[in-house]
This record gives sequence, structure tokens and C-alpha cells, in this order.
Amino acid sequence: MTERLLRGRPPASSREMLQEAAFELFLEHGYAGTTVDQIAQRAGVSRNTYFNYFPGKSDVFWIDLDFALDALRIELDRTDAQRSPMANVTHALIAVAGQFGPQRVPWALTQHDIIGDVPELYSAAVSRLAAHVRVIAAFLEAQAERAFTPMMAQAAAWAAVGATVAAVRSWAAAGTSRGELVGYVSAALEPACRGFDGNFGGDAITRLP
Amino acid sequence: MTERLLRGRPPASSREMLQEAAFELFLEHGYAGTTVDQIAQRAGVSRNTYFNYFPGKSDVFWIDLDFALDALRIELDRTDAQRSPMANVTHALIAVAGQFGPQRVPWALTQHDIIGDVPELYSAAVSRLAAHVRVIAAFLEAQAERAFTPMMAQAAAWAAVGATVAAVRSWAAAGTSRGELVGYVSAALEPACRGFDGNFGGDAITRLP
DNA sequence: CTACATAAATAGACTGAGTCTAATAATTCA
DNA sequence: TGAATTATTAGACTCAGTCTATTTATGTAG
Repeated sequence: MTERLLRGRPPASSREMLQEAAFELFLEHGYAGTTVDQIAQRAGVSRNTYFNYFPGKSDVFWIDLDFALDALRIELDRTDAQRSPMANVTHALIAVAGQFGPQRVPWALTQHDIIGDVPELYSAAVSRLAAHVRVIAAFLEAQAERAFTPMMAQAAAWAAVGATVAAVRSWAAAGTSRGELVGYVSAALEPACRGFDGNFGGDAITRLP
Repeated sequence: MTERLLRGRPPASSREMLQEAAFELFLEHGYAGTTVDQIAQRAGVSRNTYFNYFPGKSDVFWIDLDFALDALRIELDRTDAQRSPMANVTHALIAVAGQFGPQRVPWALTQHDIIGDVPELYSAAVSRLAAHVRVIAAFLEAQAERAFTPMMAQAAAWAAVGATVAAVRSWAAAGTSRGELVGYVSAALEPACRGFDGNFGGDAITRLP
């Protein structure tokens, strides 16, 4: 199964190394005050190597979201036909949230006040969230062929992702007193999914237009 | 009330003029194949003037969303205390949608296939949508002080905006046979808001955590 | 041990977005 | 006429992101 994954020159760097270097510099000089050259230099690597690991400067922030997206895809494959489609989505999102404990808080959320409000960072995050939305919407369309039109699948996916985002932000903002993320996520998802859950079995509203 | 709004050198250009020039060029050479210099030149204006009207290259796309955001703020001020908070939000979004007839379709949505899938454009749109979310969430927190925690207000706002986005996309994709946008929006908003509407009056779920 | 295939890292140059400072032009008001 | 105000312009500058070609480190086959 492992095929030939160890051929060619082995990597001398990693996303994590670059991320550490970047976060150090962001704390020292802020996001806008840090160049990619500086990040690469701090990590002891060439500038181009940085772009081998990240497509852009802002992408170093959101490794966690990339991880979450992969995890979400995996969880949505382990689906239970007994549950309603939205229940499956909820279950998957909660399972992904379960991998983030009280000590593993996305760096960008806790250091938000230090970094400042850089739209570029926000965009990088939201384009990843849009990828989550697409994955969930595609799942809903495939899973519940009759119950969800493309429009409704997308609306439901936005609602689910939006609720999760709200939960994660609230959880991160709670400071050291925050417990497990899962509690926040399930609480936020419940009302968000309730309206769409009712559609399972199919009524006219989800079919039109 | 009008104070002195007509002093100094009068504008020789406008956002609309620049947008027209930009769209022409995007159709001819695509988004990536067009430079800001070319847009400014086509509009008969200096490059710096472009940046007086738009903060970035991609912002020329989303005048409609800027307009919608202003309209949304206005509509949320005309609120009816008789209705539930989510009903007010729905009402406001539908009112905004009412200003977009079958002939006024955001250019970016219909020409999507020509332009291609440029993440930068998507980001510019979504950062504007995030502004919509903030406005709605702030409204919900203020309007229904007890019923919505910040987390739930944000979750509900995402659900509402996401449903609207899904509706607009579906409407735009429907081609010339599309009718009024309002029908799509109200259909998509109904299930998205239903779950949160139940919270009005307040139950434990919205209060925790 | 040598030659080859593969993948990581680097070097260096290039385009173009976005910023900044300062200057200039067109208008209103006194 | 002159001052205040705002739009436009000129020109230089930083830096993100791309591209091509080259080098370096590993495994594998002969």
C-alpha cells in the first residue's frame, strides 16, 4: 500500500517548520510587516521552498482548516444509512471537531488581537470554508438524491459550516476556561440543521424551484 | 442636509465606468490576462485613479454586493417589533432581493464560465458576504437581546446569508427562464431560518454555552 | 560501483498589484 | 483674486507570486 513513497530527495523542511517560523515573525512584526523572504530565512530555507509548501503567504495560517477538510471528507465516507442526511453531516462535523482539544486551538483565532484584522487572512480562511461547503453540498446531493435540490443542498451546507464556524470562534474566545469544542459545535448545529432535517422524506419546499 | 457635497474638483470618472471597461477586457483576455493598467487605459484614466475607486483589482466585480450591503443595513432599520427576529431578517433579505430583477443579474454570476474559477474573485465576494453576516449577527444580538447568544446570532446569520447565496446562484444559473429572484430567496430562507425561529422566546439551547 | 530515475531545493529573473509622496488641475466660496 | 477642497496624475518603490533552469540528495537497476 505504501508503494514507493520514499524515492527522490527526502524533504528537508515541512509545513510545520515554516509555520513556526512564520508565527514567530508575525508576533514580532505583525503580518503585513513580515515578508516571505524573512519567513524562509528564519526557517533556514530558500524563498522558493516556501512556495513549494504553501501557494501563498496567507496560507501558512490555515493548516488546521486543511486538516479539517481532509478529516471531513473521510468522515462523510463513513456514513450511516439509518440517519437522515443532515444528521450524517452533523455527525461528521462533530467527529472532526473532536480532534481539536482544549489545547489545540487554531493559532490565528487566539492571536487575533495581535495580528490585527487583515482581510487577506480572512479571505484565505473563507475560501477554505467554501471548500467545506462544496464537500458537504455534494454529499447532500448524492446522499439524498430526492430530498435536496442543488440550491437546498448548498443552503444547508452553508448553514452547517456557518454554525460550526460560530461555534469554533466562540470556543476559542472563551479563553482557558473553554472545555471541549464538541459541546459548542453540537449546540450550534442543532438549530441550524433542524429546519433542513424536516425535509428528509421530501416535501414541496425543497423541490422548488 | 446636503451640506457642501459639491466642492473641490468634480469627479471625471465613476465606479460604473471603470466596471464597464473592466468587464470588456475580462471578456477579451480573461481576468488574469487583464492588468489594472489596461482597465484604466480603456476607461481613459490613470492607473492610480482606478485605486481611488476600488481598493483592489478584484473589487470591481462586486459593486452589486456593496449595494446589497447598504440596502440590507437600511432594511434592517425598518424593523417590525411584531415579527420574530429571524422573520425580520428574512423580510430584509427579501426586500433587498426585490431590487434585483430578471434583467439585473450580477455580471460575475452569468459570465462565470468565461472568467474561469479565480480564487481571488471568490475571496473578494466572500469577504463582502462576511460583512453581511456581521451586520445580521449584530442585528440579532441587539434586536433579541435574550434569545440569541453571540454564537447563535452568528450561526443564524451565516445560515441566512448562505441560503441567500444559494438562491442567487441557483437563480442566476437558471438562465433566461429565471423569474424574480424573490421566489428563490424566500424558498431557500424558509428552512434555514425555521430552526432559529423556534428559539424566539428563548429556550436553553440558544443560551448555552 | 556506476548510471539512471525521481523528487526536493535553489538561483535568478520577471510581471504586476498595491502603496506612497508629491505635484497639478478643476471647482466653490470668501 | 486668492484660499480651501477634492480629483487626478506622475513616478518611484516594495513585495507576492510565477517561471525556467539547475543543482542536490536519495533510491534502484544493471
